Amino acid sequence: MNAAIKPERTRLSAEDWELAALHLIAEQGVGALAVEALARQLGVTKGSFYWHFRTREALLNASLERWEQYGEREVINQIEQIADPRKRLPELFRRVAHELQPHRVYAALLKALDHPQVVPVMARVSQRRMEFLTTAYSEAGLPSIEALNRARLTYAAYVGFLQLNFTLGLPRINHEEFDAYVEHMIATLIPA
Amino acid sequence: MNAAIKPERTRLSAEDWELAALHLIAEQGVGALAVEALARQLGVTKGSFYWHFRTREALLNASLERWEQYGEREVINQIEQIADPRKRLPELFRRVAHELQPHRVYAALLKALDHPQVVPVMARVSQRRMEFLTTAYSEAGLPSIEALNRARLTYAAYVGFLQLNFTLGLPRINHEEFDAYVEHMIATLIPA
DNA sequence: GACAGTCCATACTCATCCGTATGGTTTCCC
DNA sequence: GGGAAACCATACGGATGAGTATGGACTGTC
Repeated sequence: MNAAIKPERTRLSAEDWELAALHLIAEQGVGALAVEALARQLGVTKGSFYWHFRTREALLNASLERWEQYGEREVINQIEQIADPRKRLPELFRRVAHELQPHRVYAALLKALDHPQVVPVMARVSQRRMEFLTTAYSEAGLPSIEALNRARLTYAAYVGFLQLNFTLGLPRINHEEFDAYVEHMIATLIPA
Repeated sequence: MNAAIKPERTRLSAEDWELAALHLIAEQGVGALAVEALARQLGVTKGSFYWHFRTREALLNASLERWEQYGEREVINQIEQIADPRKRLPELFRRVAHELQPHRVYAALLKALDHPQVVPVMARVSQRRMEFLTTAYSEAGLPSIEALNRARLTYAAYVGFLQLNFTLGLPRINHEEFDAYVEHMIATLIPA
């Protein structure tokens, strides 16, 4: 009935399954990742799946690993190109704020932290980002302890914002109000 | 304190089930809330459960409602007793920071936001707390727009911290380091 | 154009868990 | 102390979803 997604008769690869899994996770959360449902969505049956993966758990792990490898890095790499350390943080804030789309998987994983498989992945990703933030604050002039604490505060604010606004739809913040909020964050968190 | 495992032969009430459910949620998350498992833990069988509740969903709703009704308020009420508005926020920060135990259910619900039943509850609770924070910042001297944004930032930082430290066990922060972090938050977020 | 390897469909089994049916046991109360 | 209500045990039905077995269909290659 709803096979309108893919009328193509292409055969599938493991990568196709992983990408579809990530897409489904971003849309409906980790809990919705079921092999028969995913197979329907791809226009095939379980027989295909169990050729590519040994188990459902294997698919989830592979998908998370793929996301961890390719899904990020970009922002960090771009920011590191900026010469003046004091301009990096505001730029980082604004860029992250306006490219919330890639953060949907992160948000979905955030609200699926009761699944034990995602915890180590999220721990690694968060740890890396925290370290990046810490050195950024250091280079912006904060003494090391201050830099670490400010990084903690900043990253917590980022995570919390995703939770409160993506999943919880608190009084849906609009565009210019959101921009004002970002500028408020910059003024409050980044040392002049 | 916490309701320990009970070998007592006392009969159960609906309240017993709700409290046990909340306890289990705090320990293992919403996903682990199964009626047979809970019955085993209480030393009875499903027959008992389905006398008190029509369905599993009903138990979850009742437990969440109980938590929403009785589980909070206290902190807010205590803080409102403080006469000087400028002393309320630091006191709130320190108190919340050192009473993280009651926040375990909140943290558990935070990482279970893919279950549709918890979303409205969390939305209501978060909304109330946000409003409390906003007026607190207002009374501390911030203009209204600033107060709202600062409240958003603060509450996001709170939520994010719970996620990063409770569930994700990022480099387990120790006591005096945590105190330093709290003071850093106070210095950064609360206007002098 | 046959053959081997790749990919998929069909048809099962098996475990889990919600919910029901029904009868038994405890407790309260007159 | 006996009946009614509250509480619980046991046994079942039914849905869901993971995983298996096996045969068929496609694709490249010699």
